[in-house]
Amino acid sequence: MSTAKTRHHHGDLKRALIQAGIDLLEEGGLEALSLRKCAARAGVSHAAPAHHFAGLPGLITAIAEEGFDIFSKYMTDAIHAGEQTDRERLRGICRGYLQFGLSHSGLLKVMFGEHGLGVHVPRKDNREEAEAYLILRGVCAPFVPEGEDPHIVEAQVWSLIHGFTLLYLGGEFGCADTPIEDSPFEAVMALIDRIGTQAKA
Amino acid sequence: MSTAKTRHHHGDLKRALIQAGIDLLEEGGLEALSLRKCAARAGVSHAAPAHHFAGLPGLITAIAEEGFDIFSKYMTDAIHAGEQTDRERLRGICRGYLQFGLSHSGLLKVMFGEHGLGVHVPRKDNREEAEAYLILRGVCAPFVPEGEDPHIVEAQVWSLIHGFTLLYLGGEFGCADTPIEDSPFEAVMALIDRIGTQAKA
DNA sequence: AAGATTAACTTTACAGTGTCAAAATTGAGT
DNA sequence: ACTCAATTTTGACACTGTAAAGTTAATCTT
Repeated sequence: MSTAKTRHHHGDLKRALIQAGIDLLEEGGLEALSLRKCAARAGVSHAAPAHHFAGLPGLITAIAEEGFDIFSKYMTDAIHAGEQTDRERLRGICRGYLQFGLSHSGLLKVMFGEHGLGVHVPRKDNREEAEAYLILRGVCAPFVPEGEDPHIVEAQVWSLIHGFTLLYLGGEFGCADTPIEDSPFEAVMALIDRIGTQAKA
Repeated sequence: MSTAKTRHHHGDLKRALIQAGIDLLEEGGLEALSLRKCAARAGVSHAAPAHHFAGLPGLITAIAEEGFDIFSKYMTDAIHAGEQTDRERLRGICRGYLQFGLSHSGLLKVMFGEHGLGVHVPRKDNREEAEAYLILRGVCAPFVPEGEDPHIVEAQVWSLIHGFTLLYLGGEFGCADTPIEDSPFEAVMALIDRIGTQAKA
């Protein structure tokens, strides 16, 4: 069952197709991703992918799952660097979020975007995405007021960094060229810093 | 120049094509939008749109511009309802942002998303988008500390509501069915309320 | 070991798509 | 009436996803 290793013709076509898809995505963006090109890159006929994925939506879903794995890695890397306070970890996860977006914008779009194909990207009932969310949850936990719903802080942090990342990637802040230091990223981090504190009367 | 009114064959084909595109978008999402279908709806041959738009990307750009007009209307409506405090206006604009997303998710994706076509959606040098941004700026202005860059508050508010709207629309909060009141929207508004206040020592 | 069975892949075909070049039509100006 | 330019159509091409049927190769059964 599952992904066989050395099967009939191609060693592991499913894996090869996903990788080809990721490559195409990172090289030419979403417009460059097609089933037939993936098949060609894997050295296989154009209809072969149909036996491994439910069409193009299926391949994109598989790519998105892979994307969430890489995404998790970016976030864990950002919070595992030496000793950090809870608040440094919170900032770290945000920086990891943005860094992932900068390095893998195509994947991010496939993971969260609609990509015009009416595909339902995996939600939190998906293993990879759930894992990424648990990382966020762990970092947010110290800032959840006792007895309150953790979803509140999580939604605040997630919305803020997700929105910033997408707007920044889209060039909406008019600073796609300027370094992050000069971007509104610090402004967003300043607001993050206020999560879990109390407002002055 | 510009959009002629009663020209040769079709009264105002450009206008008709944009409207057909919006209709297709709201009916069947991004996947349903195609140049040929727009042409058919406008009762015109499949190659006619090429003379009015720079291909599909051009049509999408035009639709996005139209979207920003509607978007602006949602926000102004939300802040023109009776007498409001500055803070109520700030909450109002956020609610308008979300309401627009709920009512016109297809347009929102076209306006900000990548839609897999490598299209550059209009940025702030575009009239319609600039107008929408100025509304945001006006509402944020009272919360900008004296002598500070207004972009800071704007980026905070925009990132927060933009991220929340997209995540909510994507079902990422696992509450696409539950009403807004039970969603994390109030959590995000609570963070919005803290903008422009000082953190307690 | 030999035949049957199933999985992996290919071939062929079809309906859509965007896009281009050339031809035909139409409206307005003179 | 003629000209002319803007507008639209026609026809073609390459590309896409997808479905059905055929082919090959590995595994299973006896």
